[in-house]
Amino acid sequence: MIQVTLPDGSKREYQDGASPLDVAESISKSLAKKALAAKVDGQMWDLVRPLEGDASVAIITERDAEGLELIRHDAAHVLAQAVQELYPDAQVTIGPVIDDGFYYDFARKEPFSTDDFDRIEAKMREIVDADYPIQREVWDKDAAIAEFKRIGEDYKAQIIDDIIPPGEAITVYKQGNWFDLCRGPHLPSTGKLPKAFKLMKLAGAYWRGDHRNEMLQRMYGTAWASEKDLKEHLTRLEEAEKRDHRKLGAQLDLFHLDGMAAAGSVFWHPNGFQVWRQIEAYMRRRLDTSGYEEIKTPQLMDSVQWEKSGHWGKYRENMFIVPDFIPEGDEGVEISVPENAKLMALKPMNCPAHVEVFKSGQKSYRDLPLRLAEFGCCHRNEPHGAIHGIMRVRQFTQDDAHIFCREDQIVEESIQFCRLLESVYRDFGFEKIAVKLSTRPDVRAGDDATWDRAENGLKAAVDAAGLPCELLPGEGAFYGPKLEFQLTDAIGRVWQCGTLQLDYVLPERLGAEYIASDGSKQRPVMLHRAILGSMERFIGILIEEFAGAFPIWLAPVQVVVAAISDDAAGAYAEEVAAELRRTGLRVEVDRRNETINYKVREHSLQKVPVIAVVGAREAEERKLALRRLGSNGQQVITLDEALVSLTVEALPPDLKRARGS
RNA sequence: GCCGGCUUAGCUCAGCUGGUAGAGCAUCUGAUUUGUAAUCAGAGGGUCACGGGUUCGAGUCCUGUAGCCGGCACCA
Repeated sequence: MIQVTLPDGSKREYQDGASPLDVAESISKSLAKKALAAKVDGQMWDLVRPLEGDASVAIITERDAEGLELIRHDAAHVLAQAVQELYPDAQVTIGPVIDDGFYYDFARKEPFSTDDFDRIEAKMREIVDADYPIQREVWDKDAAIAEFKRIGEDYKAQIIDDIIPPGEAITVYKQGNWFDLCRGPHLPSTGKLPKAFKLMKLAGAYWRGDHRNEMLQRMYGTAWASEKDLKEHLTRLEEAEKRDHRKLGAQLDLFHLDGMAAAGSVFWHPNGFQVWRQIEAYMRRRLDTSGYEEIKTPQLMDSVQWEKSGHWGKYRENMFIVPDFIPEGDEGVEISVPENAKLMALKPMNCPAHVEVFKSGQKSYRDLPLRLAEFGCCHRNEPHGAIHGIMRVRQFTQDDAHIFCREDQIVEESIQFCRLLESVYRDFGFEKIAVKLSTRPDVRAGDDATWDRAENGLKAAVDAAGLPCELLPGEGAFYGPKLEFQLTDAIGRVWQCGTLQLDYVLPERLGAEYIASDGSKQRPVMLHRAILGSMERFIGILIEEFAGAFPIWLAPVQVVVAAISDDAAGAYAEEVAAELRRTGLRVEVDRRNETINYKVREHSLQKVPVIAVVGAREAEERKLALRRLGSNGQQVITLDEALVSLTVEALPPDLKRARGS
């Protein structure tokens, strides 16, 4: 007999060899029917796999997070089986569970097409209907390799060979006459898989994630416990697509991109640049009140400078190189660069230039910490496949700053930075911030004591700002640990925005030093830091976050004064707009010969926060009928009242705080 | 950079098995002067991404290039 402890703490006895399914059946028929797998002493366990002694057992159903994971994992297996039945020349590789679904990587000469999806999904349903029992088997490693090789599954054989330690057994799961290497667990049979799955997209992916390896074909799918969940997920995707910053950028006339004219660079239109200006002005105020000094450094610097900084060697392939010469000849004559022409490069980052500013003149310990900030326009020749809307571009402007300080000032500076960053993100409406702390890599500069201090300092800083933090061991740069602050776009892609990096190396390379209190020359430590990351990326994320409906302080146009008819209220509309503009509001007038319905609709679609409708009545009484975006009520107030309330309402968050309101 | 897909009017798209381009919105013009999410009518607008080829004939077929999209790799 074995004793089983249930999640509620109660204990029951079973025959030796009893499985979690027996346990479920003894509790209730419906639980046995809903059961997908079990957790045995905290470990995932197949439903029909016999228990190996006394244990605590929890039955997993589709309601549990683990249940959904099982469903997705099984969906991946069923997909693989379906594909191999339809396309015997396809080899299987791996098929893990991911957010919202799963994927499976296949090796096959012939490319798959999304047109194949219907067929494959139909086959998957057939496999579910067939209700094959899914059976766990334990195989000897060498025998498994031989068997997978025999059936032509070279990738599987390689996985087993590489991943499983010699002598260790592996588990194989069989469903029908198909089987796969798998740690498990799985559902008891394919019939338990809800048919709420759908193949989503095809993509290329390198074997084992290494670009030197061959490319496999990855099929992405989504799978859910019910049709309803699936449908909701698809609806969410559709909604997210509408928030795509590229789509909204065009609709709201914020910017455009032209891959022919300037691949990976943004043409900002008046509306989009107005948002930019507001953000930049806000950041300037925050920096000015946080002890930073703003500078402006050259766009082009001589290659010698980049050699000194070390970028010329390793980073060169990402830099735009500009030969320093005057081309000869007329139009039509091919330009040839003289062999002796000096080379310059557009800056891919601002740090070397900031060190130059630090180095000009003598610096004393009294000058530290010196915080040099720049809205620095950088160019990086990114791999073409990496460019994405305005999130990943080749020309971008960082809200960059470098803090030069003594080592004993690192912690305090880091704490101040994290607090500032947290407050800035909050002002933009971001509450959830993902923070990653990347610690010392295997190959690194500096001694362990220094790394200890640096890493602990960063951790203390994150804690002081009250931010949760995830560790990425070994992911730091060779010159120091770093903090990365990440925000998520509309469809769940994560983008790095803020960063804080400790650097002992660059000041050394470029020979930065200050005079210490004892008169000796000392090396400053350098903190690379950005809050928004890049203006482009941050605005892209803001667009998606707000679905284009910016808060009023950021909105390109804050108020539209719409006249019901030009004859009755056109002149008054102009007067109102002039008054509002005098207070600093960004106002447009709509006197067009259109119905008020049309105007309200159009400005609503343009996400203007406030529409001030004026007709004969308002003109007569010197009032405004205000309509807020997202509500269809009206607020009729006097022009004088509106001047006060709108001005306050449109204040940026930092200025609102400063007013103490 | 790699794999796959896509590229037709300013935008969103249609164009069957090859027979010399079409809709809606937008724009312009005219009428209408309007009370909170589309007033009516008319007009203009395209080297069908670019280059080569097959064909009597190519938006449609083949091929090269570029860009974009989805992933992968990259993001020191």
